[in-house]
Amino acid sequence: MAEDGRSATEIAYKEIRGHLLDRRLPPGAPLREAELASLAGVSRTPVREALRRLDAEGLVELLPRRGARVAPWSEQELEDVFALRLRLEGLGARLAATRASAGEAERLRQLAEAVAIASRRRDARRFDEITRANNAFHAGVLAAAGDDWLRSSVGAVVSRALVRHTFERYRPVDLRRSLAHHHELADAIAAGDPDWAESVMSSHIFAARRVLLSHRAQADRTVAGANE
Amino acid sequence: MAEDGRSATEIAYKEIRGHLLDRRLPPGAPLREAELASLAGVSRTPVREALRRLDAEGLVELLPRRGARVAPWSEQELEDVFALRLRLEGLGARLAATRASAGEAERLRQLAEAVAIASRRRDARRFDEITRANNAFHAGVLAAAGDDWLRSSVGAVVSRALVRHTFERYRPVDLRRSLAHHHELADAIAAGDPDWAESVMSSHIFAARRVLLSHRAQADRTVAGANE
DNA sequence: TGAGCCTAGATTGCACACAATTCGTCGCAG
DNA sequence: CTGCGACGAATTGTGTGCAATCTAGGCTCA
Repeated sequence: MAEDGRSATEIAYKEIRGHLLDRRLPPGAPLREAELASLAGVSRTPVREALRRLDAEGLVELLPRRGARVAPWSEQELEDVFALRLRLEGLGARLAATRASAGEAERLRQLAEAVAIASRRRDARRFDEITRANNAFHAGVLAAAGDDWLRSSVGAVVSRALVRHTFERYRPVDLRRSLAHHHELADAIAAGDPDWAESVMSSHIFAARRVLLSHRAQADRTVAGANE
Repeated sequence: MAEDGRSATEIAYKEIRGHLLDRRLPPGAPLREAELASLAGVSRTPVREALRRLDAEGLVELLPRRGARVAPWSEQELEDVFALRLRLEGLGARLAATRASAGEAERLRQLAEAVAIASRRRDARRFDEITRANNAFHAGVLAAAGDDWLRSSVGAVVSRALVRHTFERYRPVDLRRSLAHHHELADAIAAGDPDWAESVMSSHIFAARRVLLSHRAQADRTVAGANE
């Protein structure tokens, strides 16, 4: 757990972020520097720098002189995140349709297909692979948009949303719809139609919002419920 | 230059940020930790933490093992920032119109008036005061929107845009239009009309974009030219 | 019995020292 | 004269120690 090519700060960042994203460190949990340091196998200094970065990304809350804790979530915030993604990724899709080269459009088609392929897996890594492919597709759209600022803004928002966004609870119909959106989006961008592209992306995010919010509501209703 | 109530990290952050915003540290300039440390009167440790934060905000670029430099700007990036602000602040205005209480709406009217008052100054601090009042107004709109995520996203984008956004080159007609937008926006929010509010905010940002981009173009055209 | 103070342990904030890496420069060979 | 390589100064990366501060628990006093 010691020697990597990566820097200690990056090791700490990745390690802590991983624990945040899969909820091994649940929202609201206190984060002590010494613990995280031994967890990542580095000293407190890189841990502190990683925490600063995670704070800037909104994944943790930094209270002066009182340490850090995993950023908590509210229903309202979750709604707000989707409203933000709607605007930002909508803009991204629009720009991509305007600026994408033929090669980039083709690449988006491949990335969309990659998500579909991942979704046909049936093994343990299925949802990890779907998530990875899905992220790659969305990153591809933003790359085609050619706006670094937009990309970093979306990255900041989505990295927070990622804590919630798991495909495990998608019903088959939801997943099929999501895949169809990807293909349609790739077509819209290839066609160079910004209105179409933005519209599809909006639908895509509205649909995701519905799935994740209803899942959350369901989970809240069945706190001590069945194992599902 | 030593004893403050503030923490060393905050001193370093504010100090460096100040130098960035008023261009004492110009875009592209290299930032050496030791220099910044003696500049702020603290050690390298808090300087490093401040640089991480400024990197996350996009004001500086952090190159691994090669130090930091003031984030450079391109014409394209400037365009992109306005496209982003259009979406984000447009959303903020919409939410504010939906969620703002009567008291908040009234407060926005006061903030709009404060900008107008600042613009009537004729002393040396005129533009500083306009900037401060203008920021307060926009912050007020976002506060009324009640979306912390949106606020932090806008904060990230605008803090970068601030490097460019000076009121000094606004013509009288531009400034009057800007003030009118503020009042109209306050009215739209007070009326609880989200479409109106977003529309006004969009106009406001389009207008600002035109002023700052044309100013830039003009400045480029008259590099060795007349005194304006 | 309860409220408030006070002490002790734990934790963060900061400075400093050293290790690792990079960049510039000088020398040498072709 | 030019290109390549190696050395050295400068700069960043990381670990560690100490001081400041916060939290928790018990103790005192009303």
